[in-house]
Amino acid sequence: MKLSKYLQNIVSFPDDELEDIVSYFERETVYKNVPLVKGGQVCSKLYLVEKGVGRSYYLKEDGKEITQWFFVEGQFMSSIESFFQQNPSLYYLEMLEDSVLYSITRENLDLLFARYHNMEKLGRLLSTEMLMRVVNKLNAIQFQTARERYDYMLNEYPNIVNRVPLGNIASYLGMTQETLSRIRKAESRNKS
Amino acid sequence: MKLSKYLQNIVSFPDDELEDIVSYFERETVYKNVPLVKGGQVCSKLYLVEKGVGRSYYLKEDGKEITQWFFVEGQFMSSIESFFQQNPSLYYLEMLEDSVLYSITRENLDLLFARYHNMEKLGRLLSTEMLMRVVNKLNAIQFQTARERYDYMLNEYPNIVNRVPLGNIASYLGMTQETLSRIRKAESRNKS
DNA sequence: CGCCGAGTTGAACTGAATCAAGAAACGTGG
DNA sequence: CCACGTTTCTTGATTCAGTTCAACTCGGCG
Repeated sequence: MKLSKYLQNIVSFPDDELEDIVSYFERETVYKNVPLVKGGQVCSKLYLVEKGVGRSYYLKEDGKEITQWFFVEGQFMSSIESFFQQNPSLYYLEMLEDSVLYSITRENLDLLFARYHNMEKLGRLLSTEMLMRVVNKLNAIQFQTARERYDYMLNEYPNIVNRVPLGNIASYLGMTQETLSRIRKAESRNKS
Repeated sequence: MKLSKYLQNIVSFPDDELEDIVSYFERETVYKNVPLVKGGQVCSKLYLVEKGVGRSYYLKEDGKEITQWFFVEGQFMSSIESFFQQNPSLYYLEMLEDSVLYSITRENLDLLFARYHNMEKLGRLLSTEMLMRVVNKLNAIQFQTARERYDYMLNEYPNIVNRVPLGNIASYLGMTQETLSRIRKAESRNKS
């Protein structure tokens, strides 16, 4: 889907604004498992996923990767804290498939926020939407058992299961890979 | 602190805008343990705490109260999901002390968002700030032990410990009251 | 003085983590 | 297209942090 369509779906921009806004984005092809941002770097760009799946993760002291978020087609992707506060990122950002992204720098985004009231609104809406997603995940993690969390995930990211490694999903859900494997097994037994 | 000061600290408004904006807020006195919003109702107002502490919580099937957030002086308070999406709230909202709040309705807020670019910016910034807070809490809950979560809390809400019942804090941190009690005991032993 | 809610302590239990092996699937080069 | 090594996934046995349940302490207040 085209970038302008994605934006129009959130806020309806006059054509001239939209054209100007779109001109500040770049279209990039990014390959599987190549880090877009590494831990410790400042994340200077916001991405929109046109095609592919990405994730953000951080490295624990013991070297284990913990997935924080997945980003699928149509979602904005970034190391949120780092991008908004312009401090070093705790997270790595990478795509799990060869992908196509639109990107915009923080400076240009700020410029567009200042230039267009509509753009500021888009920023507010995106930020609110992300807020809702985080709150939902928090509720899932805080109050649900491992099994319920898996169901939450199936709902939040339908069929991502087939696109990303099990271990990534497990750490996203705050459980070990072994536990997730057992849950799945039980789940499939229930269905058949 | 005055409402206009709180707003100015976030975005600098011209005097005339600020005056108009402030006129849409009401100042209310709210008493301890009286629900502002009940589960199932739509939360129609956003509050700013001038004086007092509030919390949002939800009732589990078994009747137990789980605290979702605390709100202290200078923070905006609401049943976020309900307020932004205007659907029935999962959460109850109440103050834990007799308090003074400023409130604005969703309609008036939308009106101000549309009227002033600056106000839209304020909305975006608040939303981003809240997003950061939720992400932090999520990280604490997902990756830290009960003891570490307690430290996170002391940092996030300094000295709230003396203002709210232990059970509320425990459920906020995703642990039982007994566990929190034991952690505290160990903590105080370490210090002395 | 005795009740009541808030907090503490103890003992048994449990869901999920950890540790340790295997089995399956995957891709790369011959 | 197959053989090989690597990564991903499954399974089992053991351990542990935190829950649950139940009794007890403490301070305030009628």
